Amino acid sequence: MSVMQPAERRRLQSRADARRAILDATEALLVEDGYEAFSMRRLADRCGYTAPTIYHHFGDKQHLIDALLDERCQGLVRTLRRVHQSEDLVENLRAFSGAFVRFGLRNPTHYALLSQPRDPGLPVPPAAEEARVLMEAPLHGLAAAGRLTADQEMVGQSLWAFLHGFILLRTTRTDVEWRKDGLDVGIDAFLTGFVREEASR
Amino acid sequence: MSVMQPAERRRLQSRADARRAILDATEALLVEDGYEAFSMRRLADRCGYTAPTIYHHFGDKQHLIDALLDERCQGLVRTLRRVHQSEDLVENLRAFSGAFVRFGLRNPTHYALLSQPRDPGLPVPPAAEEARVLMEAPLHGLAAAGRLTADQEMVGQSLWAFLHGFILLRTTRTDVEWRKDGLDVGIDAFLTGFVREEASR
DNA sequence: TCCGTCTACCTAACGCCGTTAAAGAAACCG
DNA sequence: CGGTTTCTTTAACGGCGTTAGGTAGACGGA
Repeated sequence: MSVMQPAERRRLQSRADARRAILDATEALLVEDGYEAFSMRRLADRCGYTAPTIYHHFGDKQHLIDALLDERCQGLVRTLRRVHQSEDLVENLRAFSGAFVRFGLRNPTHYALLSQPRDPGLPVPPAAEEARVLMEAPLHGLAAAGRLTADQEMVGQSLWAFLHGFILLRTTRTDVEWRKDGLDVGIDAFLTGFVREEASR
Repeated sequence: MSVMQPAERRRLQSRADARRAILDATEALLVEDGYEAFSMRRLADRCGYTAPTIYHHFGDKQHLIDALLDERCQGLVRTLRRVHQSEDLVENLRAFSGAFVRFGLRNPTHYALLSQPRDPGLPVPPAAEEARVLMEAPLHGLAAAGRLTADQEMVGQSLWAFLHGFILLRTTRTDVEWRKDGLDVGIDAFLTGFVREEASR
């Protein structure tokens, strides 16, 4: 592997700067006005480049959005890693669920975009998949300890469905008065149904 | 209230026929190619009218889609009414959940459209709201019998979140291998957490 | 029967969208 | 210096949701 020349480095830096500026403007537009109001032309106006330049750097709208979502999910992954992993696996599961839901509620536009059906060709943003894998760790521990009343995959899919619906309903149905302690109560009921105190066999 | 004249009736009939033809074509296009590929112009080609005529009858795209969704939800309402209402409230809840989820899985495009954030001005299609109210009946019965471990609203919101996430995940994340008995197992766990056998006080 | 009114429907167009073709400008490399 | 590659632009294509404006025909009262 050869040493990078100063010129090459400068070129890569300027490319990185352009991508950074475009991504930042994308983020700002999405947070301010939501995805519905987002367009490549408005983004071009906002970030100072013209639309074809954005295409030069990101390919198309989908890849641009995916790049942004991947970055955001890296934030979630960092949060999940930071969440205290106690010896109490149940407490662990609760903490992860809380972090995940908080991510969704604080980034409703991003979460909605992540939830939309994807072209089967394109893979889910890597960091999103990484977050999903991380979330499974406490379940794996509980399964290994024989404390689940169903197999790990089953419990994981059920928990995922609950958390997913929880986030989407609260972010899309703003006409409903949602209970503030809904997550804790729901998770408790969920744990009552799927986790027992001690190993059975 | 005056008697309707034949001419007036004929006029209303022809208006109803036009609406019917447009709605049928909308339904067909949505089922065949999904909402992404749907457009007023393609609909115009399909149903034989031009686009402005569709606007004449339905106002705009949103109202057209809403009219279709309302019709579909009336089907769900009929199904829910038909579901056997036994004396076993838990069995009842299970049956309703099953019917609701089946509706979502069989009409993924419609369900996704129902789930999208709405302009705060427009109301949810009436039949959708009616279905939601119907779904709460078994919960109300259980609450009245003192068999819920949390108040009815809380339990209802949790169950709604689970069912909603269940449907959306399975229809949008087709890359995942979902467990076939996921609904039954999830509902069982849910009931274990939220419903007790007999009244406590 | 005639005439104003109203409904249904059309053609043409506006301003937006995502995207691409083509070309100039600038930096890099030999 | 000359050739190549990268970045950026202007101009355009086809499609979108929607609206303005006009026409043909049915309706209802004189």
